[in-house]
Amino acid sequence: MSATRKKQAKEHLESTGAKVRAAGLRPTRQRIALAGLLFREEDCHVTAEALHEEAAKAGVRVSLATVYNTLHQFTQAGLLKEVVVDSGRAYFDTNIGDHQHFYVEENGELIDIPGETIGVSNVPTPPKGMAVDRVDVVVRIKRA
Amino acid sequence: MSATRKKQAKEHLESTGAKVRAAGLRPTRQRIALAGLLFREEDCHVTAEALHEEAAKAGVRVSLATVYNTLHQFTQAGLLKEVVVDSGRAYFDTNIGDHQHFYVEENGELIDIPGETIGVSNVPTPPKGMAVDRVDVVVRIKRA
DNA sequence: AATTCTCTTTTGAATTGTTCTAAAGTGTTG
DNA sequence: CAACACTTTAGAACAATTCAAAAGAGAATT
Repeated sequence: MSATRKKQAKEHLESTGAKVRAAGLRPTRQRIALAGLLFREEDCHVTAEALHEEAAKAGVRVSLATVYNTLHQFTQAGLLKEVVVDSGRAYFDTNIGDHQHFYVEENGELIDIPGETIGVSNVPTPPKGMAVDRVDVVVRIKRA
Repeated sequence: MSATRKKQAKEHLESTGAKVRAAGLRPTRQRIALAGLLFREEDCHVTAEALHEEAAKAGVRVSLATVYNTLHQFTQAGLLKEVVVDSGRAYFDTNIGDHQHFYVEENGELIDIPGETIGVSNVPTPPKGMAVDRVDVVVRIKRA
């Protein structure tokens, strides 16, 4: 690794710590490491298991329970968004802006679709006493 | 129960048997009973557990495994559609036409939105070699 | 109606994904 | 560095779903 890259990596972890702190969470070793993995690139989609493995590969020892805790805390803090595409496992997305997804059923891969792309019109008024929380669009794709 | 209602109920079960048979499935006691519960009214949304309980209440003895089997067989046969709104349990919908849903996160209730209502425009082209399978829109609602 | 064949159902165990619990560990503050 | 509150951990517990092997039941044939 070059000196520049090493510096970048260090800065990344520092900003990561700040992010965790800004979310009102104690910047523990585990949270910083996980945030480091999650936010090192844009539009990262993970499941708890996947992040747990990724951490293991990166040499970070974190328990699966902590991964679950952290994903939920980050989601509550607005650092992540949960994406529901599979009735079986939960996905989390580092892109917290308004956007939608392609979902490859075959291998469980998620691909972002920028928020301005898809247009959703005429969403009906919810039943009395209810309000729209959010509108999710999932474009399920398969091998042609 | 009036004579007319009794007759209607009988006709319903008969058409139900035909439906099962038409799907290429043997019209067994269990499948006919479950189909009877599912298709007695339009736009029915169920989870496996819920249907299992409903069957029990209706005095039909069916194992949970059979409920799962049947729901999947019906779905494969095109009699049902799976709706993914919760990463934790699977919902099935008797409305197999093109339509969307309100989902009340609070209590897990599903409400149909007719297919012509919501408009989805500019769905981007899937990655090379992939084709759109279907586009799902879920309007998550909560107490105002 | 009895026989045979194949498909179904059942029960209970097994799996998978996730949450809980109690004990040990670690940031933070004075 | 002592004290406290918050975190992490390992493993048990849980919930939804699937699996496997044996028993049961339609369908076709006699």
